[in-house]
Amino acid sequence: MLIARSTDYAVRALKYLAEKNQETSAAELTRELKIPWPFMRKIMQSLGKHGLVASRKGPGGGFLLAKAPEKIKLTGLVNIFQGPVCLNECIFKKKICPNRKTCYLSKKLGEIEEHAFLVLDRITLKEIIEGGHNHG
Amino acid sequence: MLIARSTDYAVRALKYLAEKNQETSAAELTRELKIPWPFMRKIMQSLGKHGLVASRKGPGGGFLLAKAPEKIKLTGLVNIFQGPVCLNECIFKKKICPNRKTCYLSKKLGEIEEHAFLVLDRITLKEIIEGGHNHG
DNA sequence: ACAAAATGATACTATCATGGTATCATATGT
DNA sequence: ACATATGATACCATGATAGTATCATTTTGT
Repeated sequence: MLIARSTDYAVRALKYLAEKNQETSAAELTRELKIPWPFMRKIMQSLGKHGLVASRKGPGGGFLLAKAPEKIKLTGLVNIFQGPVCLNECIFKKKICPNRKTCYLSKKLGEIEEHAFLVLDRITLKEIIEGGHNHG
Repeated sequence: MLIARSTDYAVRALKYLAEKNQETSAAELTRELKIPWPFMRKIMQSLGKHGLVASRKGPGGGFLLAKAPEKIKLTGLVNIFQGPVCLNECIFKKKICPNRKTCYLSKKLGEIEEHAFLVLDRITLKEIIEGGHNHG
């Protein structure tokens, strides 16, 4: 799959934060977005580590968007939760296929991967919010 | 991943059959392509069921390509071993996201999926063999 | 006829990525 | 101090894919 569940949840959480634009607890995110609590927490922690959200502990604490929505790219999120966009190389590893460079199939799959990357890389949180997004 | 191992193995086997153009046993395919014997057998059986190869039992028996290489599409193989090319719909199922039709993200992922499908659908065994294929 | 060599069918096991859970430590506001 | 929040981290569950094993059936050569 191109977008894993964790990435998807992250998008929803970030969208919620962007629209609310106030410090929001993981509990509220869980409640509103119907995402399992401990999983939500894990996701928010990842987002925090990567500087996408700021967090504050203690009562009344929670998360705030730490970057402008137009600066949050989908490829960035995919990278955090799934690693680099990869539709090709992973399977044709060393021993199995040493001829990747000259392989026709590999070239074609590379084309697809590149296209996928370019599309995803142009999508930002802003677009997702404004672009008729109806996500969840 | 776009192309699973089983699909990849199938491509190699079909390529071998096409180039040899003689009845070939699973044992020989296994030996030449370094694919695990029971797995190879399973793959060949699938190819047989779907009419891509003809088989003959008994000593000296084996497999023969049953369709012209230019009529064997990569999308066909993907379908057999992985099901329909799907980069999108699977994850956004019913309960999780009921708004697929109007969802911006879903639209974009659909674009990617369509492009991937079109590229794969234009690849035939013939192209793979002739197109500087160096696969394995 | 018979044995050996091949595939057909099918059920099983193993591995790994992903999704999801649980626990304890740490910080903060009242 | 205590309740409430996040930080860190280790663990478990599930499912898809890869791979194995077994037995039945067909065909060929002697």
